[in-house]
Amino acid sequence: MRYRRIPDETVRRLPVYLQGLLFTSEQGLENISSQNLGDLVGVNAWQIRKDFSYFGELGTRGVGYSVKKLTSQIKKILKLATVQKAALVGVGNIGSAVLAYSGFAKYGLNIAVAFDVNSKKIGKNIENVVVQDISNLRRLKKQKIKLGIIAVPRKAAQDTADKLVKAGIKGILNFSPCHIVVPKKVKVITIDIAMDLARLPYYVPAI
Amino acid sequence: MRYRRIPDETVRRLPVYLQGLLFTSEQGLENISSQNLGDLVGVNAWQIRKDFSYFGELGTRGVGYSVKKLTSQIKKILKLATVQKAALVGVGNIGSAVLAYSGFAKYGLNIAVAFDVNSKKIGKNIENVVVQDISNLRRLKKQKIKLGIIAVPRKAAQDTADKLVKAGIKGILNFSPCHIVVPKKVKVITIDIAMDLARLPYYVPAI
DNA sequence: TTTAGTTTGTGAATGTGAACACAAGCACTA
DNA sequence: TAGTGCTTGTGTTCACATTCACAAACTAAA
Repeated sequence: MRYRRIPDETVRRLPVYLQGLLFTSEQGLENISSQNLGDLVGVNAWQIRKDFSYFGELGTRGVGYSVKKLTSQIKKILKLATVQKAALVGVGNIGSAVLAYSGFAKYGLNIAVAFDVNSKKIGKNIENVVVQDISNLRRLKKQKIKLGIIAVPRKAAQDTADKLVKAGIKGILNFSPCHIVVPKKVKVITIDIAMDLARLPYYVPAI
Repeated sequence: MRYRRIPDETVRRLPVYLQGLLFTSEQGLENISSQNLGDLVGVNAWQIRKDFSYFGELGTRGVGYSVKKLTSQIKKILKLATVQKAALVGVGNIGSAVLAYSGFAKYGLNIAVAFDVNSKKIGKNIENVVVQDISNLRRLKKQKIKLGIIAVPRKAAQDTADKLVKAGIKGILNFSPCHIVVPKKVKVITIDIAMDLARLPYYVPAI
């Protein structure tokens, strides 16, 4: 039953599987069963098999999945087979942490440029990226960068988003604690760490 | 049709509404319609009304919702009516950013203590929080702190989680890029920024 | 009081994803 | 080649969430 539309929830889980597969590969294993991968990443085995079934028969019954084959397949679907460059806007608390974070490389993600409005920060070299003035943002089109990361204060978020869209950015990771409006064609994923922490007490028993 | 179980997805949206309401309150508005709140936070009006219907009739037909009343009701449900203290473990890139982040206060969240293993960081005062040695973690029980934030490298994440659980923590916000195993009673929310960025290219057209 | 204009609250319909159960298929052994 | 043990792939069922449509209820003005 190949070639079905991949559900959104499955797409959300693909990077999780990828992470588990990369870890498995580090361990030197060549094959992995849905059960073992499931235990590793915290997903049920049948959910994993169902997810994989949306894009073809990748496993071998009685054996499991080839780690190498599965890894490359997932990378291909997520368009992570080649390096994806991203532009960061806002080199404050969160922006600096994102820039210094080493976890992007394993997915082939690379923060290639960074911008800020603060003249004190412009010119600084952080993790081999020189912080540029935000007015240089329009150059992104020439560099064919399609991903943007917003890490500016709430008040500047919408304006930053508008500028990124104008510069040809097609996908935005937004750390600002607000909803930003963009054309339909542009995909936005918002991470609001305060909101995530805020829904934790709900699940915690009072006593 | 009061007193129904609140769906998980609704709980996930409650902090979003709360954020919108706090913003509305800043603007000095006393009432807001589901339509206006929806436009503000990026959710459909009927979705908002449905969500609110799970916990009573809060609005006034023809008028809208009292910002004040609704705010306090959502805070009550999310258990944010009183200040919630959290403990941070790991004062590296991300940990420092979390500690310096000012966005928690509006939800009544307060990072009260911070821990690290690095002796160079212990004793440092960041944002009025003194970094302690991780061996002091067991004291959390006496301080009645129930929320923990993990911002340590992947290899140390599970061990940190175990320690937090032992110290009586009931809810964990995990920034480490891995699945952590905890007793059923403990709620874990994992934020993996690399994973979130990694699923962005999928939605971006190739050309 | 009546009418016009809003806005809520919710039953019902629709859509989507999770969970299950098991047939199909492969490796390995004898 | 036949048998055993293991693991995948998927049709089906079930549970949950979204969407719709509209009656009910309120305000304000005449």
